[in-house]
Amino acid sequence: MARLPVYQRILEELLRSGTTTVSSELLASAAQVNAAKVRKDLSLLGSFGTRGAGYDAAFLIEQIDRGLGLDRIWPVVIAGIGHLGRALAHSQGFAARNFRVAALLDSNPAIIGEQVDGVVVRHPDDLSQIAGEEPLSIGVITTPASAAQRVADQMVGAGVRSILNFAPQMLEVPPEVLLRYVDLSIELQVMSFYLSHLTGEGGEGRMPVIRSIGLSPSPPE
Amino acid sequence: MARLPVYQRILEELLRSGTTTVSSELLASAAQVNAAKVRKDLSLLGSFGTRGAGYDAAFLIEQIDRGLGLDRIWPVVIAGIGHLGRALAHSQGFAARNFRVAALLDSNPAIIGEQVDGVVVRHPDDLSQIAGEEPLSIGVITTPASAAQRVADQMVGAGVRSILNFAPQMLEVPPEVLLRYVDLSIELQVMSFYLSHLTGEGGEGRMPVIRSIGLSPSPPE
DNA sequence: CGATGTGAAATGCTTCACAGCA
DNA sequence: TGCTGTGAAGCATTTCACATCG
Repeated sequence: MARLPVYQRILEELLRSGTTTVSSELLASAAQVNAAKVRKDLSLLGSFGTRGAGYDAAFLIEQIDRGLGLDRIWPVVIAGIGHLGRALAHSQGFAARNFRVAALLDSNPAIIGEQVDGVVVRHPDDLSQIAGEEPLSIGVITTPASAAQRVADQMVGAGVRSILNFAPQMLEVPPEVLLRYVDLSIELQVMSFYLSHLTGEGGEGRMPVIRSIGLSPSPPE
Repeated sequence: MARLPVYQRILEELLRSGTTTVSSELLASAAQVNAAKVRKDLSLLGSFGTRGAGYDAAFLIEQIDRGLGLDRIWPVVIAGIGHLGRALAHSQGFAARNFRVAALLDSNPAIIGEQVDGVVVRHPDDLSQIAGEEPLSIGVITTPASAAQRVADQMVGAGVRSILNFAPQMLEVPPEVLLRYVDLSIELQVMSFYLSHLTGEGGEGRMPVIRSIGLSPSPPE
């Protein structure tokens, strides 16, 4: 299931290059996985392929979006309007996947009132008021670690049901709130592991394959 | 193995709060995994625990660092000094894990020459010259998609052995170069999946657990 | 005693191989 | 004939359960 976004990125690139139909073989080689895996993955969502021909790329993207719950708009609130917060607010990937930046928060008076991508930055203390104006589904925390727990509490109080935390800080939230962590240095750490073992002692043992790169080991429920 | 960075973050937080010794049980509940899994994971690196007592947190961090290849300094070059590039350059997580920002690149004349965190921004065309001044192990691409392939080529030409790509663009690199993709919206997509299934039709089937959040399905070799 | 380290069982995921359909 | 969709086999990871040691 975590591979679905990978397929999507490939499908979109294929669409841009004019390809309209794609085989599991082609998708697999682009994603560097087994073709049977692609078919199994896609078959979990339904039967969208045409035997003998392959899959219709545009239709498949739609179906994957539906499977991922991306066939509706998710209002996102971002707390911490530093470089990372701005990068996320601008991100094409957000807009393209139906994530709408509904609110921006920062406690720095110098930033409050500033417009980023057409959205005015407000103070976290206004959160409950903002939530009254429009529903907020997902909270993204890009504040310093010291501010993370407080803003998480405020988000929960405002009815946010899931939080994505980029701050290097473990958070406490009620069990019904979905919480995931992202650490931008994790991929580098994985690279470090590979690099040191590739160039290092050389072929003394089996090299484990690292698939996941998340900080979020916990399934909800 | 992808869980090791998670343990580390928890261990560091425990250290800061004054804890010096930790049991697999405690680590497991913090990481929300099984205690046996923690012990298995750690035993792959060696036998660092004391039976009856647990693990020494500081010593364990050291050993995990060693296992991940983080016991040496990795020089990193970042291409694309927008918000994301700056966020990464400033990132505490980089410095804390021995990643040193050795060079910053951008093709925008308005940015070239600017100092970010004590490092001067230079033009990507200078890469081979920069590589002559100091070795570059890891390249990070945070440029727009249209510039990504070109700068990747230049990095490879300059001897960079692994590339982390944040640009929404599939890249071609020689097989000996380690390439991984990061998409900042992937975690949001996972959340979207959970949210729509939690609030949606309600308990008609088993909910798959999504562990990995990477765009990098390919092991090297 | 309490917690680690580890064979062995259980579970889940991946791959194979082929039936079935356009 | 070509490629999907899927049972069944194969492989890897996770969990259990307990011997072992400080």
